[in-house]
Order: sequence, then structure tokens, then C-alpha cells
Amino acid sequence: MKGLLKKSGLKVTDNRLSILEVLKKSSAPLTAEDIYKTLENEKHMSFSTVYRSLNAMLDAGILLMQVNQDSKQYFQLNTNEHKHIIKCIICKEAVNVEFCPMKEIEEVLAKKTGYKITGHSFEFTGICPNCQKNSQKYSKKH
Amino acid sequence: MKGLLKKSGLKVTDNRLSILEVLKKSSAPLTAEDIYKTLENEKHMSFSTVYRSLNAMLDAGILLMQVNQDSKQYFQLNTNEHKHIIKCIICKEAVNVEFCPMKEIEEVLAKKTGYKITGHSFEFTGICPNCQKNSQKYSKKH
DNA sequence: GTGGCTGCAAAACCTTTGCACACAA
DNA sequence: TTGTGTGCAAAGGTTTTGCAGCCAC
Repeated sequence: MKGLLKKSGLKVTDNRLSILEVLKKSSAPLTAEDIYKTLENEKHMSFSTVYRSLNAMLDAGILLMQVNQDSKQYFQLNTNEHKHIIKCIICKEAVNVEFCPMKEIEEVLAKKTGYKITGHSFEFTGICPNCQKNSQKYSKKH
Repeated sequence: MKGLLKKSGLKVTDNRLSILEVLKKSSAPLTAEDIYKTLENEKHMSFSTVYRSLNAMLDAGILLMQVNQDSKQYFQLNTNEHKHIIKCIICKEAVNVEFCPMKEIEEVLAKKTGYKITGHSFEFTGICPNCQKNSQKYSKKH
């Protein structure tokens, strides 16, 4: 983790290393608040430091960021295996989509539009198996 | 347009009809601000009315909403032909993606996760043909 | 007439920023 | 030492809400 920061010309600080650790351990992209709360017990770090660190590492290409349907920014490590989620509209639980089908779509799109594609974000919403079971009460709404 | 509102049990008001007209004429999803500005010269409508009307029609299923990478909510009519965009990271111009490849992906996903899929949102970012031409100055940043 | 719609202003929410101090290199 | 990182509090931008009055039905 230290190497990532050095390579980008960012200073190596405890705060940044902690944030990277949290992201590394997480199986899904996290919000600034998620990270703040995770570290709360362990050490003191202000909200603005979380945001500023995330943005610095985002600019440096160490992280990826996407805005989900809840209007919040979600951050994850920029490895070759980035993650997308599917989120239950009832219980709000999110699970990872275990594949990213965008590579081929991006190629088609580049040809059609002439754009050079640099990124994508997507999110699915649905009803998880559990909520489907208990969802008679929701069945009036399509 | 009137019929859409009636069918949903929403009252038919000038404001709502105006909003629907604007969305109908637009070739891309719009923000509340876009709609407000479009109508500004033509008539008075408060920002909260724009938001409340959009949300009422969203709940009624008349509209679709997605949050893009700029953290803004974009609204469009819920026809069978919904739209996705690709946005240039340099000049910020957005064009429509002329197809939605999600149907098949959703089927695979439903099988893999057990989720009943109710929606999706995605957005591509890239560099448009124009900016690629003028973009020597940007080439230092990957 | 009544419940839903509207305007206005204020609040909520997430994120960014100014400033003074602290720390990594 | 020097410039980058940090904490705190305040501000920013977008969206929501409380309340009083208005309008569609």
C-alpha cells in the first residue's frame, strides 16, 4: 500500500494507509462515511481528511469512484478487477456483480460514437431473494 | 400526456404538463435545473414544484431517474425506449448511447444472484472526437 | 368542499474549502 | 525547511420539507 502512494508522489501518512487498508478489506465499494465509521473506534480522523485523501488518491489513479443511485460517491481500489453492485430496493442490501460485461460494449460504443472511452459506471437495482419471499405487501407496486 | 397523469391518479396541472412537454422534446435525460431553466421564460414555476412534480411522476412510474457521475439526478419519460449517455470528460458534452445492452445482462444476473431485477443505470465517460483532436495538452494525464 | 398541488423560505444532506497548525521528506 | 496533509468550522450545491394558501376534481 505504501508503494502505491510513493509511486504517485503522495505523502505516506497513517491516515491514507488506514483508508487503503479499509478499502482493501472491503468486498464492495465504500462511501466516505463507511470509511469514517470503520476507522472511528480505531483512531481519530476528520471527515474532511477522509474526503481529501480519497480525492487525492482518486486523482492519482489509485482509486476508482462511482456515484450510485443513492447520490453517494463510492470508492474502491483501482485494481484490474473493479466491482459493480446490485442493490435491493427493499432491504437496501448490496451484493457484488461478479463480472463486468462492459469491455465488449465499450468497443462497440467506441466505434459507433468515435469517443475514446475512459470509464463507465453502472448499478443494478432489484429485489433480493429474501425480500421476494416477504414481499406480498409490496406486490401492489409493480 | 394528460392521460399519463390521470391513469396514475395524479392531478392534471399546467405545471406537470409543461414538465412532461419539456421531457418529451428532449433528446436526453434532464436535471431539475434544466427543466426549470427551460420553462423560466415561458412561465413561473418554483424549484420545489419542479422537484415535487418530478418525484410524484417518478413514483407513479411515468418517469425514470438516474444519478450520473456529476451527482445530479437526470429524469426522462418512461417509454419502452429509455436512454443512456456517454459524456466527454473534457468538454462535458453528452450524446446518447443508441442502444441498451442490459436486457441480456440482466437475465444472466438474475440467474446468478437470485435477485429480481427492477432497474439499472449506467453512464460511460470518454473523450469525444473533437476533444481528441485538440487534446495534445491533455495527453500527460492518462 | 376536500385533498392534493404550489410557492416561499428554511432545512437537510453530502461534499468541498479557508485557515492555521502539524508533519513527511 | 518546505510544501503537503490535517482538523475544525463554515460554506457550497443539490434536493427535501414545513406551512399556508390555491386549485383540480
